[in-house]
Amino acid sequence: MKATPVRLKVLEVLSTTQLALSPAELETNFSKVDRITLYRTLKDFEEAGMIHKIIDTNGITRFAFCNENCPDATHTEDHVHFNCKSCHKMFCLAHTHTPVVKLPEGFTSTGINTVVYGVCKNCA
Amino acid sequence: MKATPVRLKVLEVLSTTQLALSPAELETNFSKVDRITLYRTLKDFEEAGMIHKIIDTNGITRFAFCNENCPDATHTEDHVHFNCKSCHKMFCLAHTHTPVVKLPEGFTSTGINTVVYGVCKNCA
DNA sequence: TTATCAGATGCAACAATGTTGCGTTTATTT
DNA sequence: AAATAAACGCAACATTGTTGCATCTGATAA
Repeated sequence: MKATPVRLKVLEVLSTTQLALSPAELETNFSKVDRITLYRTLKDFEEAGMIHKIIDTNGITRFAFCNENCPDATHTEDHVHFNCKSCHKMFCLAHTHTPVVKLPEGFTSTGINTVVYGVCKNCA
Repeated sequence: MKATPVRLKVLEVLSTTQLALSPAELETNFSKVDRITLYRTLKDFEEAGMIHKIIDTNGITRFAFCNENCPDATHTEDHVHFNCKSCHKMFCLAHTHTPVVKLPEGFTSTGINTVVYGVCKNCA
């Protein structure tokens, strides 16, 4: 994977925020970048296990940098995020205890995705 | 709210399945219904507290009938759903114990949305 | 340092999802 | 049966995301 300006910029922005950002939000950060390139960059990073995708309560796709809290390269397990109802920001929370959910017979679980929503510190 | 054919049909379909269905899936059930009308019907039902909206792991918006497991009229609390990775169906699970998540200082929670994913009985 | 070439970029075009305005139709109410 | 407020359906649009293809560029090797 080549170290191109676009990729470096996206990595820099995502790695220095605790927020999960949408493609549209990222686009406003660097107006010269083509929308399609940005989508492809995010897809490449996701497949490389550098960032992960989450969908917020409003159905908006967001990407967040993977840190020590990311349990594995496939990013399919036990993510916990906080979605502020006021500013709509999505915060990545530390990996917490997996809540136990009783499943109907015959169903098998491979992961749990939890979104806590409420009001963040800035909006309180 | 008037009892129109479209509304009755949507209610009938949603109330007789345990699945959360997308607008596209509903549309195929009754091909004569206008797409816009369907969106408006779903919005009206949601605002009336008869159905609730969930977004599945793939970002697809789905609607499910509210039964005794729905904790309140605003449908903002403690929903638990199961999303099958194979057939992509979204099942509404019974209301379970709210998992406790530790939040950073200054953050307040008003609800938790949990999606368990894995393989459903039919796909096992 | 320069030539090479796979990989990255950007444009056009498209598909899917969701919304708004507006004129027409339909269900209820009198 | 007439009136009216709500529901419907069409056109048109906005947003999000994808694909094909031609061009450009960063890493590598000469």
